[in-house]
Amino acid sequence: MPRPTVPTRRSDILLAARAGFSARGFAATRMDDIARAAGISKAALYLQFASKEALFEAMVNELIETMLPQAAPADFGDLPAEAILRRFIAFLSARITSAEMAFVPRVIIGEGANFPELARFYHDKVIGRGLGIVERIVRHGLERGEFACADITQACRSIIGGVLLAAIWKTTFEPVGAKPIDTTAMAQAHADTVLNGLLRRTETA
Amino acid sequence: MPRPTVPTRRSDILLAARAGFSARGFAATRMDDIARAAGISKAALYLQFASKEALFEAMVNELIETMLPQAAPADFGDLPAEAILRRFIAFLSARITSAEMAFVPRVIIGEGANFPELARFYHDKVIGRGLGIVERIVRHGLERGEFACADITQACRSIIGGVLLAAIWKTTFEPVGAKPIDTTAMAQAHADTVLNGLLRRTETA
Amino acid sequence: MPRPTVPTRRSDILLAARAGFSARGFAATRMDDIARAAGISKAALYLQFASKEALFEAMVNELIETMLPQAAPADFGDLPAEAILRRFIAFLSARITSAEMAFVPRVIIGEGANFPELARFYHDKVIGRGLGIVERIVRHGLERGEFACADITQACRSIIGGVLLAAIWKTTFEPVGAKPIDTTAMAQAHADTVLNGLLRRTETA
Amino acid sequence: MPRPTVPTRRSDILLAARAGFSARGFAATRMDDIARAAGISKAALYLQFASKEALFEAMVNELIETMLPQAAPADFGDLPAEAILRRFIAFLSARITSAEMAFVPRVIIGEGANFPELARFYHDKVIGRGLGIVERIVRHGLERGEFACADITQACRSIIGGVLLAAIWKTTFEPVGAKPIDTTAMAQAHADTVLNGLLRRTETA
DNA sequence: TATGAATGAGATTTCATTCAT
DNA sequence: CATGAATGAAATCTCATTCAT
Repeated sequence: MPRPTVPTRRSDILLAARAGFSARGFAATRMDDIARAAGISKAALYLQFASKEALFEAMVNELIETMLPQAAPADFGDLPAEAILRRFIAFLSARITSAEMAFVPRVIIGEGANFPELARFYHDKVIGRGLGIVERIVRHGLERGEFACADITQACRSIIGGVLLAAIWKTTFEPVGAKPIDTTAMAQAHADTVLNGLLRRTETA
Repeated sequence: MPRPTVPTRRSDILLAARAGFSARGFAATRMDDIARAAGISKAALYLQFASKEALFEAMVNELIETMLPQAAPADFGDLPAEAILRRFIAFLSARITSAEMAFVPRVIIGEGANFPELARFYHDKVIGRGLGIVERIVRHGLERGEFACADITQACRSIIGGVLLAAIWKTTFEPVGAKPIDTTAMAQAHADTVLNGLLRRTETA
Repeated sequence: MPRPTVPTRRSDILLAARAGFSARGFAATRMDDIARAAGISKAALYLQFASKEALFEAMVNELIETMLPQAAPADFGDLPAEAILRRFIAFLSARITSAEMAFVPRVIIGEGANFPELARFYHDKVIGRGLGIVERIVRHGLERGEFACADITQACRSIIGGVLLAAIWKTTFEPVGAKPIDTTAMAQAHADTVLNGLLRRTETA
Repeated sequence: MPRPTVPTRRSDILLAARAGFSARGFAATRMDDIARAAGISKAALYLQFASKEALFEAMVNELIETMLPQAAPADFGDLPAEAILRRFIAFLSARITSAEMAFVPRVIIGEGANFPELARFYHDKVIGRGLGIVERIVRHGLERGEFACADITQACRSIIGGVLLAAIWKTTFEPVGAKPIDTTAMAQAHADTVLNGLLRRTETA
């Protein structure tokens, strides 16, 4: 049962590309390096990807595809919104700050101007979907009378913003000496903050 | 009163550099373009800046210097922490999403791997200082009995995260068709969220 | 009765090669294209032809071989030279400007410097033979007292030159908008010119 | 009185380009070689010519421009057409087969498919103009009752064809061993042929 | 100080050719 | 025989940087 070699080869390349692009960005990563890291010749690279841009986009797309399917939640039923939101924040945070994924926002943000297609894709398929899920959760909470919120859209952005910062922190600032983040604790604290706020409950009681 | 030509020249260059780097990132911006945009020869550029990297760093530094002095608040006295925090979030958000500054986080995030010095500098002087101020405000609120918060550090990150997302949204996603953000409203909503949380007050009353 | 696959294959390749080389010249035609046009793999090409050059030469040779046998006339007997020459010019012109052959001079002229062997071959076997035939016809006319000619060699070149121009015109200039040539009429007029000249007969009478 | 260096530099390059392209054709001539031959760096080449194609076209254009001005004859007055035509054939032949110019037709013919613009230009400005002049001469001869000619256009092509063959002969076949042409004698013989034809004058007398 | 001109050192991309299967 | 896959060796073109004037 011989495994087809192409997929393997292709994923070797994408892996090497991910390593390169994530470490040095688009421009500073040479096709030569990627080829060497993938264990093939530069020309073999071009057999599978028509250009450096195409390789870059393929790599990002593959990463996103890898992440998306598991991000779509089912119907919420009668579960309490608080629990759902806590779980989603924990899940999203874990996923977005994982070693393989954390650099994606950085790359999208960094190269977005030169790759509008990619930025659009990421906006539509990742950010948009993430926000959509959060929004559904918040609406669920409002319907159940659990949550109170004047501006849903903005609140959702606050939620996503905290998670995104974690990814950026890990990839941009930790390598230059920032205090490492405990992502689990951070996700929990972030959930606490957006759920309970900073103002003391007793104040309004 | 002889016109000081050098400073003017210098700021012309920095302005041109900012325009270029903010539009196309570090690698895709050519020294030629910057020189032309600044109205001088490429060689004249090198009389003022030793290298492309030096110019890039100078531009970022200048921007940060421009922004920092006004960002440091004095002692809080006996003011309510809620008001201070609202004001600071509004201020920080306005500043960080302003036309001249919004691209800075994007550039820092995008080129951070290739410019560790810059990332460190930005972390120490901007993010760090911003977080420090927020933390002081939160502590002030805790001392006054206004706030309740289990994990101060993380809560502060949640606060900054929301603001940062606005800047990224504006520079990365709005150009590719994302719904534009009303930064003032967003800042206010963000302040609401982190202050009050999503859970209904009456629930705990 | 097993189908002879190799000859068919070979001529498929030569046909594809002819199409490619005639349309784009030697350098701009890729082995890949030829293989695809011939319906085989690139590697299969190399089973039949050792190199691109070899394929090119084989293609030209085949074309020439196809044309030459019919170009060699027998003894002229007692036929009038004028008729023979008219017929030969018509024949040569028709052949050399035919769709399949017209590009050959162009390619030979264009790539002659890089393929001296080919240029030599074409000179010896095609131009040389053509000139030889013309010369024999002219000598025949002189012997019969039909023709008067001071410099036979040069006259023959004048004859061939007109025919060659037609082929070049068709392949080089017609594709870019030149007025199309009616080769039959042109051959006839060319024969008229070289036979009668431009000066009025009555003048010398 | 310092002479501007650019024109000199530019013509150095064009000279080197002419040498390269004429010897090896477009594809086989490397920019590196041209640069070295011109005594400058490859990058300096690109300072003056945006691409290899642009350089190629500039070189051909310059050559053509060099040749054109002197090719335009004045009014013919009352001179005998025969003398004018003889002189023009001699002139055109000498010019077209001169060491600097002879390769031009070869290059145009060889690369015409890949440079349609150039082929068109050459057709319009060189071939067209040459044919135009010949046609004017022939018409002049017809008006004066000197010439008899059924098909002027075709006759003119016969005239030009003989001259063109000389250039092709020199550049394509002489390098591979063809008998060298004495262009002066050839031009004269060609003029004899097209003027007098091959048929004996006395025959019709 | 200012600049037009020049360049060294790559970067991406191409393609004829080979080889294991 | 046939081929998919691979590659070595360029070729074009770019750009940060320098230097003579």
